[in-house]
Amino acid sequence: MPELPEVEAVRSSLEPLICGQKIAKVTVHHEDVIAPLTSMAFCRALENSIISTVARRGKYLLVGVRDDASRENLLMVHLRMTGQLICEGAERPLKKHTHVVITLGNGKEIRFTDVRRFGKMVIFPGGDVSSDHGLATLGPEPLSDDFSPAYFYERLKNKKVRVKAALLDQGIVAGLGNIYADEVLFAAGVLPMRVCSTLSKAEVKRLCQCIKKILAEAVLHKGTTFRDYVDGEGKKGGHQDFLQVYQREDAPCYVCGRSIQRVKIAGRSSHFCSHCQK
DNA sequence: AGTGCGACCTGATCGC
DNA sequence: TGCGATCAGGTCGCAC
Repeated sequence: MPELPEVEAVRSSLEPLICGQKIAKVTVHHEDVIAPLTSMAFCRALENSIISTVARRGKYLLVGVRDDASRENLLMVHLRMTGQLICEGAERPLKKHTHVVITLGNGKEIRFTDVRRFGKMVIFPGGDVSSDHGLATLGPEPLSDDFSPAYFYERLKNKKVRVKAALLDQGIVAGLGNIYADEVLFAAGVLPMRVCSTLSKAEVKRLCQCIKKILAEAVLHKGTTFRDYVDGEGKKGGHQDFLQVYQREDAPCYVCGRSIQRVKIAGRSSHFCSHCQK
């Protein structure tokens, strides 16, 4: 499931392949993923533009596109759970569930594929993302200095939700999903069901440091491929070999040997070691 | 206001 | 073997 490291791997792999390319043609096979625009409006907004930048905010991929009037617009792509954005030769067969194809000036194609159609592509004219609630209220980038122990403690100290839910809250910190939230809690030695307001300053500082450490490692490994995830060249990630708790229910904890447990918190399965996490 | 939870969607897997 | 139920999870929208 694409979280920050996976989206960063897509971004960094796509950037050299598509930056500077002209968008020659856009084909929409399924209008769901470009809502609320119609296919015609979506294609018209992108065709003849030049791809100028490939950036990322949290789990959002932000492709800068300059139209023929030199206006800088933004194409946002959110992969949600099963989305893939791959640049490949037009001669390669189209995968099942390919919903949008962007043909570039060099003949290659950017293909948006998503089995479950949760993913979205949205155009923001002039790059103004304020109309998108999720993007407009996104918390700080976890790998930047804006995300500090002091900031994190301020956001958590009065919260009554369980810490697992807070880690998944994109308005507090951007980019964590279910896999890395569980891994961060294990690394920090904090149980996922702890209520945020009961966390000490030291625990919040550890959580902050572990978020940075785990995400940075996963970025280096080019993400975690559990099932569907691939980068912009169709390659799998390597971080799945380093997971400590996610999807390891009943398997022995690598630190203490006791069984990893699983419970539902905030509607999501949470994996933890009841001995190593307090 | 803050919090919790179902809906969205389809494929894989499980149990009978 | 086959069929239905359940689960996976990021974000939105609604209910309390």
